[in-house]
Amino acid sequence: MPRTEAANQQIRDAQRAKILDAAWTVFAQKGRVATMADVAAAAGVSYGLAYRHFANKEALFHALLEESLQASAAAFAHFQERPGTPGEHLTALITALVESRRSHPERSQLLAHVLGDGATPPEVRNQAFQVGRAFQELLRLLVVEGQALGEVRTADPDQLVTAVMAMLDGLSRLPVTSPDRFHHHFPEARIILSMLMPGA
Amino acid sequence: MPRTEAANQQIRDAQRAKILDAAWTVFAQKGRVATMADVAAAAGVSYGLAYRHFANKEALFHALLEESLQASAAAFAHFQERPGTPGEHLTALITALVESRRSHPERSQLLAHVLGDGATPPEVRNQAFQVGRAFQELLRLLVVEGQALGEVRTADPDQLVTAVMAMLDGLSRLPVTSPDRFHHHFPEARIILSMLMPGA
Amino acid sequence: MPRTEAANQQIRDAQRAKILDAAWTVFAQKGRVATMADVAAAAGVSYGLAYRHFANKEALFHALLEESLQASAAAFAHFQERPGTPGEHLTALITALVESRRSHPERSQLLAHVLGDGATPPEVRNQAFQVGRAFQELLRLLVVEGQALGEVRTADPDQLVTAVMAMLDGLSRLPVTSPDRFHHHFPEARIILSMLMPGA
Amino acid sequence: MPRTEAANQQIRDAQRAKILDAAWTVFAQKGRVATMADVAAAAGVSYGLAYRHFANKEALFHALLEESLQASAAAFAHFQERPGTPGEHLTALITALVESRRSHPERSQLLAHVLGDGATPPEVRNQAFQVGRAFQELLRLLVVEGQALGEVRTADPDQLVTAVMAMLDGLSRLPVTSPDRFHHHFPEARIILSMLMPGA
DNA sequence: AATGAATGAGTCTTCATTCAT
DNA sequence: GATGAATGAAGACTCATTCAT
Repeated sequence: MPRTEAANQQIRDAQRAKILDAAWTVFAQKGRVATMADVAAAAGVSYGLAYRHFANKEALFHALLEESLQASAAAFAHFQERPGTPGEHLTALITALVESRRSHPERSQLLAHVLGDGATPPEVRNQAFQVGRAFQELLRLLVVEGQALGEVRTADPDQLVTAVMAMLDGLSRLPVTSPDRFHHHFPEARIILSMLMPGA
Repeated sequence: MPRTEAANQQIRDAQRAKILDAAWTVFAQKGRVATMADVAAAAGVSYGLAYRHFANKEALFHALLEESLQASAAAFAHFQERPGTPGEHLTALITALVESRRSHPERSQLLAHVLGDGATPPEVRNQAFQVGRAFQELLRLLVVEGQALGEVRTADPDQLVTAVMAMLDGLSRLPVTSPDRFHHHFPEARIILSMLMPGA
Repeated sequence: MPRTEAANQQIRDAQRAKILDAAWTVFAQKGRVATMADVAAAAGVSYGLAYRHFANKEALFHALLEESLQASAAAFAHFQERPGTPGEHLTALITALVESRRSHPERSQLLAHVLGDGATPPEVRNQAFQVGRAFQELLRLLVVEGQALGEVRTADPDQLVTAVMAMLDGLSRLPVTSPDRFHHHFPEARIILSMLMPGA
Repeated sequence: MPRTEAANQQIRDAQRAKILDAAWTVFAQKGRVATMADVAAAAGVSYGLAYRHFANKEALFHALLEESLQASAAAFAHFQERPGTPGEHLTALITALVESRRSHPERSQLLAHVLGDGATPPEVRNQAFQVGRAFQELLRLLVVEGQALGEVRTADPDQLVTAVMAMLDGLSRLPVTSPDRFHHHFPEARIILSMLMPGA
């Protein structure tokens, strides 16, 4: 008696999720040098199975990235339309981003690996840049507007944006570059914000 | 008639330098996943020659790291003894570090790779941590003293240090994560400093 | 539907055996200069498969050696306890050894390579010496006792042992040094024995 | 003022000899796996020089072999014509060969390596076989004649020859297989002879 | 005549990927 | 749907050999 179609699909999905989960952990830590065997082992499945669900390592990686970017995109679509002053927006935005680096480090870690690994295929890299770019534009806009209102310190807006981007990248890597600091001394958002708004 | 000893030494040194230079470029960009063939090609020498100068890939990498750490250690030995208030020290120190990330990006890029690559052998990683640790302690001391004098903002000193470290890590990666920003919008030190000293 | 565990194990064992067999042939002939490609080709398997079964070339070699030494050790444990005069023991012992060189030439050939190859790692070499040493001591003991009983000719016991050892080594190499003689004119044990016991 | 032609030649010859000497030592010990760098280092010359005197490694090896075979051939040409019974000839012949393995071990060691190394090119191998073959024929002849006269024990002549050959091969390897026995317990020729002539 | 810098082919080893069951 | 046996391309490293000086 064969399984029902639905049951099969359910199993498939469960396995796929298991693999994705494992991939998150493994790739976030080791970056793309992690082997498929690493992933399979972490997922507790055969490594052949990974290929049933993902055409190849790149595809698996891509799926993670997609999830990550989706989350980013979604999460920050909010800010486009919320009411408030630029300064309030900046506060909310950066707080959310810093917070996300603390609570879901894998997501941004993956991004950090993608950007930092010279072996990343250009297309993947570009995909990652895409979302980053959108975010940077928003950020810059808020900064400029904030400066006009006197909410944001006077300084080159692009440099301010660069500083924030660098900081977020650095925070993304904290679990790896400095696990101790990540766990015990993760900085509050307002410290980062103080680069933009002295009074923060 | 064989070359003179001096001539040979000169050739050797020149080639070694050529290889090291190429290695700087290549490893700074790709990290340890860069192949020896990459290095040799970048240096414009044959594959085997690299091995006449460096026992193996690890040794080559280590030579670079050594140079980098040496430079770091030397450079920041100054600050231990210079006169001035904690705030002045912090300003000088961080300005120097930020500046170094702008003018000699490879050096800190390599460090960043070492810390970020999960495949780095623990000993190498520790070697890199060593210098970082010393620096962090100095930084923390200055922060605490600065806070006592009211020069540094009130906030958890460890978090402040973490923020600075993360920022420096992020800046180190800028040439790779965002070449455009690295070249055109590299932030001035005082932006970073403003996390510590609101009035900066 | 995956293969059953048993089926897999069976395949694994079969392949492993195939590789070991090929390795016997190849290493016995060429010594450790034989390449993994040689072994794989002889086994009719792919290059990489050998590595699924043996961590590396050394490990494969070691497995063979282990088998060989095990066999030797086991085989000659008998003689320690069998009843009979020293002369009878010697006859049995040497006959067995000569016979083994005729019927299982690979075993002793491998040993011969290990001893003869200057590139053999000392530990491996020592492992090989170990068994040899035990055997030589037994041999010497039998010779001395045999001389006391007048069964063994009067001559320096150590020289007699050396002669026997050299002979066995030479016989081990016969398949390679002189295939024709190995196949058609392999000497009977009593010829070798006649060095010890004139009347043999 | 250029050196005279004669002086140059003399230097050349001296260097060549130095290289050959070193090659003897090195190849006798390690066999053909010894590197050219090994030889040059042992000779105390640059490794480029070795190529001025010998076209390549094979040629160098060949030169050694040639020397060895020449010596063998010369040495044993005597026995073809010396007066005496077959038994006396055998005694003289084998004594000389055994003695040569004690006093000039390198010579026969090289031979042993050539025969034992599966990587030896067939032509070189054949060259080595050549002399061996001549010797074996003489040996066989003497054995048969000796048996006819009752000087040599009754046994298959070919097996007797094989036994002697194996023994000589084993003795050749003694410096490597068992340095201790080589130095302290090298067997007297009469022990080996006793395989042929019980009364020896 | 002599040197040693330079080259690249050959070998070991890993790992993404395929496929029979 | 799932497994893991099997393959081969890619990268590290060694060493015979060439060649400018």
